[in-house]
Amino acid sequence: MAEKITPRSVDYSQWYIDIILNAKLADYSPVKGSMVIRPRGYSIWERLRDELDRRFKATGHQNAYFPMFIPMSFLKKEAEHVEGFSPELAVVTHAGGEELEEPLVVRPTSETIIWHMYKSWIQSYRDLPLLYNQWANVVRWEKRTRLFLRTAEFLWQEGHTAHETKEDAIEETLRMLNVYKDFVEEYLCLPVIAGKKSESEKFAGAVDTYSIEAMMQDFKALQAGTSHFLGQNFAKAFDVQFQTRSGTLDYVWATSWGVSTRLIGAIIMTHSDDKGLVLPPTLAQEELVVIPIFKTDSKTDVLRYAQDVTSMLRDRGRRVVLDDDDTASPGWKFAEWEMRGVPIRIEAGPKDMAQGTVVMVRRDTGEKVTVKKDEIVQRADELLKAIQKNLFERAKQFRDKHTKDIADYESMKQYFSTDSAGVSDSNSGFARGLWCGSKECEAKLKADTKATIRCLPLDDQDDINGVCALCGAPAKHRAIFARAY
RNA sequence: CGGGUUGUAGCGCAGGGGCUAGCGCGCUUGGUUCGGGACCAAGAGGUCGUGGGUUCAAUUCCCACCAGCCCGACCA
Repeated sequence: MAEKITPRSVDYSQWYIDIILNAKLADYSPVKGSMVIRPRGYSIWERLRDELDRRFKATGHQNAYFPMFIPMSFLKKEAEHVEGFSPELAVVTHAGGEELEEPLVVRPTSETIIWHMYKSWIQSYRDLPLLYNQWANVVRWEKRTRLFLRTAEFLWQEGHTAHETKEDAIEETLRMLNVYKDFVEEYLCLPVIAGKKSESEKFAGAVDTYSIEAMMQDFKALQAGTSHFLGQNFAKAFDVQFQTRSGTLDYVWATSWGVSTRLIGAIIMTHSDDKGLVLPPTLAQEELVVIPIFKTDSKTDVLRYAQDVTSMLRDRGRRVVLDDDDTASPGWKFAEWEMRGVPIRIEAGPKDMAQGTVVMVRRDTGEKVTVKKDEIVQRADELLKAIQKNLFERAKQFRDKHTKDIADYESMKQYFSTDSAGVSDSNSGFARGLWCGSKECEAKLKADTKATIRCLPLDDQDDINGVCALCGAPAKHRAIFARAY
């Protein structure tokens, strides 16, 4: 494998692609804009999905599955919704050798077909709340695609809940936003800002959209998850009414929320380095790799020693693999497993065997320690925890270092200026500033700098005394501005 | 959908109006190596993107088409 990873400083986009291809996470497919998720990438998705699913169930949700084909007419029932999604729909017009009476849309999201079903399942307040989630693939025919971040087809989960009152629905929207925040911070080590989207950035058909926003190593923001308060929009579009406790009729209140395989892109762009992938231990297919180092005469003994170390760890439930391939050199293996992002490498050679030790090397810092054999299990435990913690802290420090308070438009333009190649300089990042709430201000900033309002942070709306950083009018919110993926 | 760019071995590329179409990596077999991407030897592997044209002769020149990738507007 002679192909090298392009350093981040040379070409960040190419670096990202190189990581994915070299670590064998995904590959381009014969279908334009669609990718193949390879086993090493899919295993990340599986681990992430299983943990998130556990958290959904812990908050009272159930999984269901709805069809991927949606009658075109369903989409048209919610005006904003269809307007938002039409440009990117894939439509099936023929099936079974005949033209269909009504074209079927390959779902870009499932609100419409789900609310069609909810109509027949909800009659009374006793039927509420309905807390359903589905794990599915969706299709959005984007013009411009990028592995994991934006592909024509992607995997995600979409929660769709129905509630008796507005308050219940809003509470659910925020609850799930927090489930996402806790999950990505604890499990994926991605520090995020939870906030509300501006009017122009919200989901087509929502009353309010909330998101969690992460910062990538090129200082751009990535929306890592969304939670929508849908009001009664879909209930009205699909005529879903229920009898209230007082006997009157009311429309059902709704939420929807989702995260996708895009999270894998976020993990790569937050933690990885020029040697390859860096993964939080929670997500790694292998937590540790044992690499025996032997000469021909010591081969048998060293292999037995390495096997012994591997078994010790495996018996304690660690995900560990022994790389006993004798056709590759140790140096090769070091590089290869670093590329794959395995959190800890254990080197076991003749010197270690003689002393009853191994060398343990952290992927995140490169730090090497010599560990006695009977302490390996415990040290592995400690190191894995330390790596998990360090990845989060490191990312958080990076983000905080690249977040700046900005109060006027000139400084804002300066902050988001780019070099001739369109690359942000290292002083760029998130801008924290006041905003008057007008669409025009937002549009002007976007036109001038490509930066947009990522969100209005929920926990940072105190002391709004001052003027909009964009136009100087009295401010109503505090916002995070950034360029985004 | 606009702009750019590329299609030659699995990957990255070179080449060239006719002759056995090459190079590096990877792959296979055997041997020597092995504490940061080892080496030797012998092999396997090609409708030169597709269609048409020019020509005695096209993978090479011309035209069209198709596809991929990159960059923009749209978006998780």
